[in-house]
Amino acid sequence: MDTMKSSAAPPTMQQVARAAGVARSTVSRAFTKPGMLSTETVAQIKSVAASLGYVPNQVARALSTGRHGNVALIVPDVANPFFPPLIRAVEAAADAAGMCIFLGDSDEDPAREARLVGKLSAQVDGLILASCRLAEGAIQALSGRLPIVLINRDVAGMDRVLIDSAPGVAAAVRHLHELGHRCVAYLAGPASSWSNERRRIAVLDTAQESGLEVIQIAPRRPSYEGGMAAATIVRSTRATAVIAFDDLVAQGLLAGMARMGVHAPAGISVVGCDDVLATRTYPALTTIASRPELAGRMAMEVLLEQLAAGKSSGAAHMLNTELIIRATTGLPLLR
Amino acid sequence: MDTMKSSAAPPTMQQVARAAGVARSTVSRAFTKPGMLSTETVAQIKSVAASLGYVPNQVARALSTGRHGNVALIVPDVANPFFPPLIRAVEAAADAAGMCIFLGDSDEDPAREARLVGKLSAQVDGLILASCRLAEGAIQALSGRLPIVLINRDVAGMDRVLIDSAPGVAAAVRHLHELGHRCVAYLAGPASSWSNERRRIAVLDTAQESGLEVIQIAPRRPSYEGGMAAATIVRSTRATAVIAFDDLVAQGLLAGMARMGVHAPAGISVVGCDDVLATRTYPALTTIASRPELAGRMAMEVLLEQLAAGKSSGAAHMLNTELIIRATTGLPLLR
DNA sequence: TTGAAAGCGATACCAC
DNA sequence: GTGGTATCGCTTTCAA
Repeated sequence: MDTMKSSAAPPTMQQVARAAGVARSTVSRAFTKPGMLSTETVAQIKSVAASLGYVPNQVARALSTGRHGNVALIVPDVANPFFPPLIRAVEAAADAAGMCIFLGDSDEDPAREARLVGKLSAQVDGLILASCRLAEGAIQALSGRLPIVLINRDVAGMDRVLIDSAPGVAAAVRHLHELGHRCVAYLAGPASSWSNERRRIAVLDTAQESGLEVIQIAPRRPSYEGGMAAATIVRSTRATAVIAFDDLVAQGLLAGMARMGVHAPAGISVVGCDDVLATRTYPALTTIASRPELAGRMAMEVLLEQLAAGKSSGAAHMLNTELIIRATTGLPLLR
Repeated sequence: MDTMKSSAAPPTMQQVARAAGVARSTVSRAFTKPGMLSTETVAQIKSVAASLGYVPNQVARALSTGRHGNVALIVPDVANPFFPPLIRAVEAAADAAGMCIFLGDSDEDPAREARLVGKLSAQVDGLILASCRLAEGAIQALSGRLPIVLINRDVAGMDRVLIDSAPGVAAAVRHLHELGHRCVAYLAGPASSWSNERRRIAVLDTAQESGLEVIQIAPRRPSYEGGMAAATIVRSTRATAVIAFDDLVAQGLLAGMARMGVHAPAGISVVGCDDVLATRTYPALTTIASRPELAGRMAMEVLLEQLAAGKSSGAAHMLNTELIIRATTGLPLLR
């Protein structure tokens, strides 16, 4: 078996120029400012280029222009079901704009996130930080060097898209209250998470309005396992309903409760967050829908605008949420 | 609010050289081959560099060396639960090796995949193509230009990591046979998928050994919805058990059957593939475990070896699968 | 409308 | 050990 790379180095602009009988600069223009050339020249060059399989070398271009045509997206956990749709949307939007994306997984670790940013920032035109765990000072320092868009992190003066859980959470609390619940638990997410704080406050505020008691519980990790492990704690409280930080935690809780013979909605009411599991839990999960794909697309759009404008608008872009009632919420069990 | 980027263009090697009173080449060596320089010179240059905040420009370096420190990972669908763990593993392994990853989503479209490869190939040292949908000729042409590792695509002579479903599928078929099933359906995946073909053949072969009848069904798409829609078809056959292309299809089938009042395992036995849903279906899904994270890690390792060796080993790296019996398989319902 | 030539910021080969 | 210089592939004045 021949394992040599067939000599064929990618064709360079020079070769296209020679084959087309024009100067390198002309080839360059054919790709970057076709308007400056005669229609025929452009057509001819493009066809020659295509037949040679020529693709402009982004790296060389970057060296000369300072623009890389890349953006980096950093998330805390690729495998958390909230992120794949978001990643997909960012990728699609970037691709549509002719850009490529670097993906970084910080694994919820600020130090790792900082390292990633360091390595990536020299190769990109901008950064999208989803659920950024960096200290606010670090973020601001960065924003002095590079266009940045934050997702679900609220730093005044910076471009950010925020999924505002408050409306959905408020609806959920009222929904539970109307069903007759008088004590609900909030199964929290990471303390450093803006979304978690936002949700926690919304639960507290709305509950107070309705005279509902709230018990706060902090699982070890915002995961299926964390939710499952929290079941015994939930069981030991007076809460007849639970609002979980996200769908994964809710699903774990459902499983943990079921293991103890407590089934939703009869034995306990459960509300998730994000709606990334659709009807795929059993029973189908009542949840607060977040539209991560929308957040991803918007973040990329905002970044492109920032790139075009040459400066940050510093605006917060709010995305709404809504309660989706499925089968895990019902009348409270009196105990 | 001040939105200006702080003017400071990053310092260049030239400036460091001037400030340190040495030549540019010396500065370069201080960073890349310190052994060639006197200890003092290196120390002095490094300190000057540090005080100026100098960081070597990766892009310029890449242009001149041809090594970028990046690899690209292309998948057909980021949101398919099989891929996030794989992506995560590739990212982690790349990071450990000091490399960054580009992520491309081909959206199952060969043309899009080709475009991505074109844009990316000039910025990376190598490519990992997961479930590649490109024509074999195109892949081979690429491998002449760039180190490549394939995942779940079998092209002779190329480095590839293959999750071999055959053992797991065989175990599943025997499991069903032992339970007393005599007719099973295979709910197929995309015809162009190597994994699907491999699974289909394994079902057929093992079934024949046991004298089991097989009915083949091709859903519209390998998705939850596709599985759900296939329920009515499954119901219309004599099959008392189903092996689905993947867990997502199996989960959809479970839901579709349940909607018709048929519940697993009493009314129908269902086996999934990949084990990416763990116990999160209801009932917990019997499935053939694939370890996508292992495939991702190994692909990156193989790529790094290929990079180090300067040539492809051309080897196929097989990953095993095993049957995990949970709650969706049981005795056949006689009808 | 097109061509020639000077960089962009590093590396690496060849001298000294 | 260190200094000069060609080179990587492309963009971008400046002339023609």
